[in-house]
Parts: sequence; C-alpha cells; structure tokens
Amino acid sequence: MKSTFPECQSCSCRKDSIFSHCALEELESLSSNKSCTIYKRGQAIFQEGNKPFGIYCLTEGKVKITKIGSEGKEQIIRFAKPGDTMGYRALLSDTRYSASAIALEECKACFISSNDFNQLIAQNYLIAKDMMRMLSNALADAEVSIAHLATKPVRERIAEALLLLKKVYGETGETQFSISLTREDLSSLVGTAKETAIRFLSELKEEGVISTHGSMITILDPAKLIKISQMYD
Amino acid sequence: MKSTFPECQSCSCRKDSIFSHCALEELESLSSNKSCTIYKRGQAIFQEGNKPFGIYCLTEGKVKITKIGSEGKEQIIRFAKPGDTMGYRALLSDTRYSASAIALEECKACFISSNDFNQLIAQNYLIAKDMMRMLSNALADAEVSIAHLATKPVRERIAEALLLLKKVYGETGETQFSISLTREDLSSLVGTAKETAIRFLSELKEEGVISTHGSMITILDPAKLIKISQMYD
DNA sequence: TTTATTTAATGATAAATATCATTTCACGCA
DNA sequence: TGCGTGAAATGATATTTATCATTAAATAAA
Repeated sequence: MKSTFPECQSCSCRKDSIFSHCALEELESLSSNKSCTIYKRGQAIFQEGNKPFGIYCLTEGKVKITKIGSEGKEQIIRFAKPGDTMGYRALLSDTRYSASAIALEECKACFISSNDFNQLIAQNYLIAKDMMRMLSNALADAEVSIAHLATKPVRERIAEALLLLKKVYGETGETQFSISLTREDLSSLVGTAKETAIRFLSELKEEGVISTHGSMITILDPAKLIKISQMYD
Repeated sequence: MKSTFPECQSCSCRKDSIFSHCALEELESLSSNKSCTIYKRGQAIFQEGNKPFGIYCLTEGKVKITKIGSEGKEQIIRFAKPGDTMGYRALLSDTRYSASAIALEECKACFISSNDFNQLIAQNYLIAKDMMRMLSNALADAEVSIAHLATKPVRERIAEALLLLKKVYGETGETQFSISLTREDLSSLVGTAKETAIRFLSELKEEGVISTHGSMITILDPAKLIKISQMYD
C-alpha cells in the first residue's frame, strides 16, 4: 500500500517534469516499479560521494542541493520543488553524486531505478531531449551563479537569492512571498558569512523591502529587490 | 578547397569528441556540410545574447568561454581545447548563448548547423547519450566552481586555476607545464582583481612553485600546487 | 636596435567581508 | 505562563580583498 503516494499516471507534479512526454504504458510501468519514501527535515535523500542507483522525483516538500566546500562549509547549489527530478546528473555521467539533497521540511520523493530510467531515455527520444534541455538549463543557471558569485557584492547576491526563492517556491502572480529559511541556509546559498547575511537582511528590512519574523522572510517589494540585485549591471 | 581544415573522417581531434560514435556515412555528411573558419586572437566565435545557429568544433587553438558579470566584468567559465564542442548548450535548451567564446590565440573551428546537429543526435542514440554525459560533466564542473568561488580564499583558487589550465592544455604525464595567459584572464578565471592575482603569483614564485616570464607562467611543482589548492579542505 | 606601448609588478590605502563576543528574540515544552 | 534552548540580531574588531597610483619589465612597432 502506497496510499500517501500518487500513481505516476495521475501525479499532479508530472505536468512540468521530464515525465510529461511519457506514454501511458510507460507511466504504468514506472509507477509499479517505483519506491517512495518520506524524509524528515534535515534528512538526506542522497549524499555527495555516494554511488547513484536511480533518480528521485520530488512529490512534496522543499529540498536543498548542496556541496561541501572549503573547511567543510556547505554551499547550496540549487533548490528542488515538487515535480523536480534529482540525481540524474550523476547517473548520466556515470559518476558519484557531486552534491547532496537535503530535505528542508518533511518531503516525499519517488525513486526510479537506473535501469528503468536508462531504458526510458533510450526508448523515448522526447524524454532524452527533455533531459538534455534540463541539463542545459541547469548548466546555464550554474554559469550565472559563477559569474555572480565572482563579480557581485553580497548585498546584490542576497537580493538575488531572495528572488530565486520566490521564483522557485512562489506562486506565479503573487507579489508578496514568504518562506521559512534559516540564516545559515541563506548565507550558504549566497556564499557569505551568516552574520553578513543577517546584516544585509536587516538593511533590507529598514528599507521596507522585506519583513521577517523568526526564520520567516517575507518579500514585500519584489520590484525593488530586482533593482537592488542589478544595482551595478 | 578547405585545405587547412581536416575532413571529419580523419580529424585527429575526433577521438575524444562527441563525434567518436559517428558512423562513417555520418562523418562524410558532416564533413561535406560543415563550414570552417580561422579566428584571430581576441576574436569572438560566438557571443553571449546571440541566437545559436549551430555548434562549433574547435580543431586548433585555445578558447575561453566567458560571461559578463556585474559592472561589465568578464568572468571566465571554462576553456576549450581542440576536439571540444562549443555552443551546444544554447541549442539544446533552445535559448540564446549564455556565454561568449573568445579565441586566446589563432584558432580554427568547424561549424555544424543546428539542423545537421539535431538530426545527428536524434538518429544516433550513442551521440545523444554522449551529449548528456558532456552536459552532466560540464554541470558537475560548474558546481565545483560555485562551491569553490563561494568558500575558498583567493590563494587556493589561484592554485586551482593553474592546475585547471594544466589539466586542460597540458600533456598527460608532463610535470612542468607552461602557458601564456594575461593576468587579466587569470584574474577573470579566479574571480578576483588583477593586482590580487599578480600578488599571489609573486608569492608562488618566491615559494618556487611556479616561474614566470612576461605573460608566460610555468608550473614547476604541481604537487605543491595541489596541496595549496586544498589547504583548508 | 631603439622607441613606443602594453602588460606585469609593487606599494599605499580604502573598502568589503569575516570572525568573535554578546544580547535579544522566537519557539517548544514542562 | 514561565523556562530553557537554539536561532536571530547587533556590536566590536580583524582579515581579506579591491582600488588607485606608480614603477618596472616585456612585447610590438619603427
């Protein structure tokens, strides 16, 4: 009984996932072979350095994808939301995980074995093409991060980070957006010290761009945030 | 007459390129359709923001792949060497170039139209798989850059940059390795100010790890460079 | 070869960010 | 409702890195 997990055929997150091009029979086969798990806040779905045995499809919750940097410092590379696939990079390059996936809150994810996944992309070119598109987009995003980490000051990167969170986890159309995120996670996304991140957040609060309550951050003025993130462009 | 350009069938750089899995007839078709160009030092092969119409295969010379960051600062994302394909990311995600390719010295590159390229990856799954592997490797590299830019001090990143240059452009097995690279380019790879890069280079010279003559940098002690690059790991 | 021009190198100083210490606040739990 | 714990916030200071100015060296041009 996997009562808490949807069948792939009817999964609401499939619409914008790589499985949007699957035939019904492919979905049925996926669904019957998949294995689903609940992860608690802080739990790892997979970890940097381990061998991959399949891919994960997140169906509920928020996940951070992280790498260990210098002195054991954690660096957040990107976030995953329901419908996102995780761990495919390692499979496709036949290497170990280059990053970890950590649940930011209670999450549900489905596991699809490498065999099933490889078969799928080999037999359905639309899916392979989609994988290439996904990889290409992820690469473009990563390259933007590189350029911005290297050339933008922290204040701009903080603004950008908040906008990224809104883009990933916000509803389209909403102006205000709230998310609970530790200052530690925020600083590890921005690539700065926790205290520095907090200081710039305080600055943004005084400017009325955001408000906070505990770890909850609310974006009040996204337009101004965009301006701040591009101050020196 | 394209006397200065090799036929794809006999091209020496094909062995470790994505075309290593091509059938002879595919190579013949590629070769007869390709268009080859010589680029002078400083010339752009393609530029960030433009629409891609195909991919480029570098056959001679060194190329830097760059993005414009804050305040117009150039950030080097990666390097290309003969045999490397360039510009495929934009095609595969159906977006504009997210980076530019600039010749670091006189270069030769072959152009393959999007049509030819798309046909190739659609008809030959081995090539599509290779593309996915390439994208995955590029993504892994980019993610390492992110983590290191965010967490490693400049001295370590300088050491790492020199090792990267050796890895890309050095012969396998050689210990000493020389490359001509402006301090501007080095600093734009490391993500630091030119003067800062120069200062750390001077430090490495005094330690006997490298030597320089003008823009020429010679790595004398790669082992020590590795240690320096991992000082706080 | 000599000269001009660009690039590398160094010094002095300013700015940005990190670190360490302390206080304040939010939240779970008795 | 108060108490304890951990996280957020703030302050003081140290460190790292950037910027501006100048000199020295290398490369290109005459």
